[in-house]
Amino acid sequence: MNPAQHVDQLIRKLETLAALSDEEKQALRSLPMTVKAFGADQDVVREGDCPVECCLVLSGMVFRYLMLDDGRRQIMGFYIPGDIPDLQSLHIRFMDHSVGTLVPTTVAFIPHQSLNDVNARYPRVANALWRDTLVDAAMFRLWMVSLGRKSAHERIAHLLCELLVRFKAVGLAKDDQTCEFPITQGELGDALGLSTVHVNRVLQELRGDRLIILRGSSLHINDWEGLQQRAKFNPTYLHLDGRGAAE
Amino acid sequence: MNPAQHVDQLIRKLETLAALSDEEKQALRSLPMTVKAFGADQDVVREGDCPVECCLVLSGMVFRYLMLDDGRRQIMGFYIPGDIPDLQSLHIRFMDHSVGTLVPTTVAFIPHQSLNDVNARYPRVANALWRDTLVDAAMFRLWMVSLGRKSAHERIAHLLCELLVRFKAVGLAKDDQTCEFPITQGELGDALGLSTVHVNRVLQELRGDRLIILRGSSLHINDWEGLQQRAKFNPTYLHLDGRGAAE
DNA sequence: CGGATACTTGAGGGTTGTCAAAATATGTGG
DNA sequence: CCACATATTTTGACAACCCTCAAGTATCCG
Repeated sequence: MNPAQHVDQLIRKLETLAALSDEEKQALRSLPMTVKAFGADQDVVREGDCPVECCLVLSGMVFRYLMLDDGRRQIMGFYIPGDIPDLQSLHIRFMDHSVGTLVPTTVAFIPHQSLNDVNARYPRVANALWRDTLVDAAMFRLWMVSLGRKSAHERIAHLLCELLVRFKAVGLAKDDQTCEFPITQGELGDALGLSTVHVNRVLQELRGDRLIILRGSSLHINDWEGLQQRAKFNPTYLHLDGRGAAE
Repeated sequence: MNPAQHVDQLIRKLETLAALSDEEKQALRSLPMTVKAFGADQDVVREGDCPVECCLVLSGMVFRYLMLDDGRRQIMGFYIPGDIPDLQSLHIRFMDHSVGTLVPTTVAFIPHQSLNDVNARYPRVANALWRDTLVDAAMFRLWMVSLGRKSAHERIAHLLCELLVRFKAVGLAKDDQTCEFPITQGELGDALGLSTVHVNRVLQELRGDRLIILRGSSLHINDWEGLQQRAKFNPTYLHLDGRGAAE
């Protein structure tokens, strides 16, 4: 993979958020970046860090999480190629949580300085990045609804729906009903506020009802309508319409 | 209250996020705004709206919430004077949730257009506002940890700690241990993923242990250390250090 | 092939929810 | 300022969803 292809992941992602001119794309392509490969279960950024660069996911998959003193863990989001899970570090000095890999993952580190320079010169890029962090916040809010007010069935179904939609949005789904899913049941539990055991039982029901096929690290949604109903999933919150507010 | 005082609420809030020059403050002071008074339990912005202005809370208190079809409600945050709870609408066209009042509240509406103009001319103001939305997102993440992995006791204690700290940060606490708390037990439950009945039982325990005095609409924290321990509260996530990332 | 990780299953318990009703606080009009 | 309607808080009994513990099975990977 050469540098130009690296940044194409990002551009594809940002174009789901806002239109970009050729000049703006060129500016993004000229961003300096350092590529690093991580194994599975490694931290890319750690709570308490004071990052001077952002990490763009190139391949693989990462997640945000916070560990409590007693070992309880809450996962706050999963991130796929094209995502910048620590974009907030551009304006918030300290990491208040960590980012770790689910599977072997390659990441491009982009210096804050360079991003700030591009933002200063190209306000529409800055706005697109701002918008990205706002869509992230919208996902947090919907997860809050899941965690606070939905049953285990609804939560799990919702996460499955969200991930397929996001993979499809950046063209990384295998087909219309299938995407990668390298998430263990333990990790699912930590994301959804459930125990591993209960996640297991609910997944078996979803399988038994022929809504999904989840094997190895691949998710196939058999009955989209059915799963969406169980999740009460409405993709509006992902703001994939490609348009910011009135411009 | 005259217009100059209105915007001082905002300036005081933004100064907890970043330093502002006199010129920048002047630019904020010259923002046009329309003041409107709301009664209790009214919507300021509604899910599905496509706002063309942002709402700055001047007095009173509001909250974000999402209502599910079957009447379940999740509250996603409480907002006090100086906060702009729908700042994200500047870059996200549709409201994916509503903002409602807890008590009679006055709000200043600021046109997106004017905010965008100020942002274009004063990048540091734009960055401060971006930072505000990022701190909001940090609060969402911490609430996710509460909702997903903490007990009812911890959740409730955490929210009490958070609110007092935030009131103190903008100089609106009555004293070092006391602030307004116009939140019913039902609303607390909807914020914390608990039933009204359970909220009631837990509050009684916190009172019985002499940690808090909660009466009428006033919260007094008797034993900050004790409450903080129960909540496992660490205010770092509020990013009140007043500094953005390296500048 | 062997060890580690992940998944599955069962039994029993606990935190929290639901339902229902009483007690208290709040607010409003006369 | 009282009387009444309404909203909120409080209490009790019971149920449910989900957790914990524990053990066994499958799968992955070197």
